[in-house]
Amino acid sequence: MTKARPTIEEVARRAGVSPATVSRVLNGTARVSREKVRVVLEAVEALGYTPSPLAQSLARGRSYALGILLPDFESPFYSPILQALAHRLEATPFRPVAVPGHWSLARELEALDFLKAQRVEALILLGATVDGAPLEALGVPVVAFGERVGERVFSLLLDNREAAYRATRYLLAKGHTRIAHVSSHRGHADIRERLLGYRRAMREAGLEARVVYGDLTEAGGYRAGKELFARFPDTTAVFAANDQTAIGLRLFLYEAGLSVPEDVSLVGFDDIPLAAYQTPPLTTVRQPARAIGEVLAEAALAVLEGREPLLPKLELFLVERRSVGEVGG
Amino acid sequence: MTKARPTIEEVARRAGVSPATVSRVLNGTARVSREKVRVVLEAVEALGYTPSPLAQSLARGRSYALGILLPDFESPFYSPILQALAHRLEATPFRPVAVPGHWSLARELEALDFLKAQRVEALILLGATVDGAPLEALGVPVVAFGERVGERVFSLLLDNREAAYRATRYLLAKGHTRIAHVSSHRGHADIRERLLGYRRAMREAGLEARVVYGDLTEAGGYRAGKELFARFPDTTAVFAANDQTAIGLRLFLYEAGLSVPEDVSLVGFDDIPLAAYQTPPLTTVRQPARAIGEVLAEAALAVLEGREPLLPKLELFLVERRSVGEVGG
DNA sequence: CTGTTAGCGCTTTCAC
DNA sequence: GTGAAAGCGCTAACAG
Repeated sequence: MTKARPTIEEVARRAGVSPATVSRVLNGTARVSREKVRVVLEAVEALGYTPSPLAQSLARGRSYALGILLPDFESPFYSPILQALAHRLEATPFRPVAVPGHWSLARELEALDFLKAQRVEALILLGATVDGAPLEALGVPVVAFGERVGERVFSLLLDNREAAYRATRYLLAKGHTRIAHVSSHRGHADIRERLLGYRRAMREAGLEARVVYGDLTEAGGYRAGKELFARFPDTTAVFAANDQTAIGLRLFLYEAGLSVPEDVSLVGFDDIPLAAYQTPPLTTVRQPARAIGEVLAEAALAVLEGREPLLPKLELFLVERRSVGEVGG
Repeated sequence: MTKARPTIEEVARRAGVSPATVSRVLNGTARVSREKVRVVLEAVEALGYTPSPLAQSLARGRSYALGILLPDFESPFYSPILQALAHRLEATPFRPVAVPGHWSLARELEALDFLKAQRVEALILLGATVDGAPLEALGVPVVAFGERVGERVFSLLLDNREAAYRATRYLLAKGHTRIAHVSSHRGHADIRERLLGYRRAMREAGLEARVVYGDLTEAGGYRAGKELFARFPDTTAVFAANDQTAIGLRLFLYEAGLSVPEDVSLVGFDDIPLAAYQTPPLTTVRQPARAIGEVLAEAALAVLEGREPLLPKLELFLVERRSVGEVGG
C-alpha cells in the first residue's frame, strides 16, 4: 500500500496551529499572521500536502464541475472545441466533465442523468439535441452551441444560413448551375440552416435544388455521392453540410474517375484540421473552433459568477482553397 | 434558485427508516427486510433522489476517478482510443478524468499534479513521455500504452519495429529502392521503433536509408516532404511515422505536381479514420484504436481489483489501399 | 488574528 | 434486520 495522503489535520498539528488556520492560509480566506503563514506553508511543503478536492467540494457545497455534453470524443469538428474549452478552464477552479451523447437523444438523456448525479454547476451543450424539460430538470445554467434551446439558456449562434447562402453564391459566381447539396437528418439546427441557405441561393438564381442526404460521416458522404450522381449525373458542384461528408463524397468521385475540381467542384463546412490537407485542399466554410470553445467556456464562467454572459457574434467565412473550379474555366 | 437536491436524510425520514438503511438498500450492502426495501425505494422514487458521488467518495475513502493522460483531445489517433476507453468505463463505477499533456514533459508533470490532487485511483498513459519518479510519486497503479515505463507499470506494447519493418519490406517488394522514412523527435518510443524497423529492412536490402524528421503533425509532414525532395529528388516511396505526417507530405507532393502513387508511393502508420478517405486512400499500418482503448481500460480495472491485468498481444498489420504503386508498373 | 464547533452527505462499525 | 453514532477531509460561522 501507498502511504495515505496527508490531511489538513496533520499539517495543522505539524505547524502547531488549528486546521482552520491552515485552511485560511491555503485559501486566503482570512488574514493570518505572517509567522503562522510561514509555519503553515513549511508544514505543507514538508508533507507534500494537497487539499482533497472531494472534501473541499463537500464542505463548500459545490462541485466545481462543468458538464460538457458532446456527440463523441472523436469528432474532428468537436474535438478541437473541447480542447479549447478544456484549455480555457485550466486556469479556473472548474473542471470539465465531458460525456458523449453518441448522436442519440436517448444517450444524451443518460449523459444528463450522469451529469446531474455529478452535481455539475453548469452545462455546456455541443451539438446536442436535448431540449426543454430534461434540461430544466438539471436545474443549472446551460450554455449551448448552435441550437436555440429553452428559456434560461444562452446560445452561441452562428449564422449558418447566411454562410451556406454565400457558399452557394460562390459556386454560382464560378459559373456553376447544377449545384447539389448533401444535407443530413442527423445533427442539429445548424444543418437545417445550411440547407435553407443553399435553397435560398438556388431559388434566387432560378435554379433547381438538388438535395441528397448523408449522416455527417465520411461513409455517409460516400453513399450520398453515389446516390447523387446516379440521380443527377450532370452535377458540376456540390456543397456538403460538413467536411466529413465532403471528404467521403470526394472518395466516391475519385473512384468514379471524376476529378476535383476539373469535373466537379466541392465545398465543405467546418474547416476541420484535415480539410486543408485534402487533395486538392478543400474549400470550406470555416467555423472558428478555438474561438467557439473559448467563448462557450467564458460564457459558462460568466453565468456561474452571476454575470450576464456575452456571446460575441463569431463570423463564418469561406476559406478558398483548391477544390472549386470555374465552369468552362 | 433551484430546489436543493434531496439528501439521504430526507429519503430516510420520508420512508420512516434510518439513513443507514437507505444506504444499505441502495448499495445492497446488507440484508434489509422486503417491506423496508419497498418503502425506501418508493421514497427514493418520489423524491427523485440520487446519491452524491462526492459524499460517497469521501465516506468510502475512494475517488472512483481514473486518470488518463493523453497528448491532447484533438489528435485523430488518440481521440478514438479515448472514446473506447470512456465507453468501456461507462458500465463501471469509475469515471475517466482525461487531461492533456500537450506533447510536453512540463505540461505532463502539471497534469500529473492535477491528477494527484484529484486522488485518481489509477493512471492510464497514452502517448506520454513521463517516467520514473513523477509516476512513483503518484502512488497509484499505472497502465501505459506504447512505452515501457518503470517497474510497477503495465504496458501495452505493440510491435512497432516489426510492423515498420514489414511496411518497408512491402515497399521493397513493390520494386522500390529509393525509400525514405519521415520520423520525428517528438513522440515516444513507438516512433523510434518504427525508425529502427525501417532501417533494418533497408540495411538487409543493402539500401541506403533516407531519413528526415517531422513532428507528427500534418504541417510537419509537409515541411519534411519539402526537405526530403530537396535532398533526395529521386525518392520513389516514403514511409511516414504516422498518418498525419503522410497526409501533410501528400499535400507537398500535390503542390509539387508529383502524383501518388504514380510518381511516389506513400505508406502511413496508425490508420486514423480519415486515412481511408484520402486521395488516393492511404495504405497504412493499422493500430486498432478501439481494441487498444478497451484493453487499457480492462487492464486498469483489473489492477484496481487486485487482479493481474492481461495485456493481450494486439497485432499491427498493413492495410493495403491505393497509395502504393509498383515501380515500373 | 485564531481556535472551537458544526456540519457537507454518505458509509460503516457497533450494539441491540 | 436496523438504528445510533462516529467519522471521511475540509470549510465556515462563531466566539474570543
